[in-house]
Amino acid sequence: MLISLTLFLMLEEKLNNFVNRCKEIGLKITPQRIAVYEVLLKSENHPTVEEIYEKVKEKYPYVSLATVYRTLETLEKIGLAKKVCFWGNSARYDANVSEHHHLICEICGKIEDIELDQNLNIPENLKGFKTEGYSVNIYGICPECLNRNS
Amino acid sequence: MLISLTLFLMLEEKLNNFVNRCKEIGLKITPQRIAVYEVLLKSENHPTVEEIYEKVKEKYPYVSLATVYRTLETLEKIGLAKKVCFWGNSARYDANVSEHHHLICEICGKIEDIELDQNLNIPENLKGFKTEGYSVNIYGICPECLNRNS
DNA sequence: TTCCGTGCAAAAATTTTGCATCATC
DNA sequence: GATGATGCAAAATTTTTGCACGGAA
Repeated sequence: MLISLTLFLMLEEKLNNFVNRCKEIGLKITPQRIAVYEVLLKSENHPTVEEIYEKVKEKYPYVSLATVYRTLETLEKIGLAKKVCFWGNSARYDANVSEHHHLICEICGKIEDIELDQNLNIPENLKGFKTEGYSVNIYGICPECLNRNS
Repeated sequence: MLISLTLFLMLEEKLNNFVNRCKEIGLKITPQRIAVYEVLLKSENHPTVEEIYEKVKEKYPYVSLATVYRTLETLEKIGLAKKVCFWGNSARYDANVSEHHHLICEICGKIEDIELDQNLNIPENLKGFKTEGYSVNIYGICPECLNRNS
């Protein structure tokens, strides 16, 4: 109960932040944009474009898949979403843009965000690259797949 | 000179190993398979399927893209290649299947293998996942893109 | 009113599949 | 000779794009 209230406030805050960012940059605030971002914020896993589209359609049946693609691209451009490394053949998105890591099931492809208590010390210059950050993908088998296969 | 000789020997060894694996499992050894694997082994970067296809075509002009797709899938299945996390929209492959890490250019998408002198200590059990390994993606800007944009 | 964003449909790009033929074993 | 792999073409999937219209500023 308390948790869901907290989550709700976070959601509101993030949506407000989004609206402000849009105003700043001169992007128009449309219901579709809000809806796409809201669906992404509410997603526990890292949804594919198609999955986001389906969710948005529940609220706006006439929304177009192209709009979802374009909105996700916009969100990525303004730094509110990230395309994540994917397992299958379609792009997945994540609204968690803080530096974090992923736990990936090698069987079903499920991806969970994860915090690590250890840090890597990455030099600013590696093989001539100017480095900017890193993310760790941990591979394994998720609880559901472990059960199913035993 | 010495280096290229060493590389050549490694290549021969890996190709031999591949042939043996095929015999073991009952896969037929075809020129196309060898060619695809050889191209992948020789690639410095992590080529897309299309890029591999183009290279293989230089030697076997009648090769089909479908064969390249199927061969890469086979290579992955027998553990001699890996689909890597990708940046753009098409799959990339890597013949380096040992545990290693990636340095990724955020502008052009180039991916380089990299060794790290630090290790993360990953618990065997994380959020119910049975973990099996990890890889680190370091993001940054490659020397060429740094030059181009300055 | 001015534009940007949207929906729609078509196109492009990527990947998979069915099937007859061919090559390896 | 049997079987599995290949090439080709078609289909399926995923993503992008052009353009006219509508809605936000």
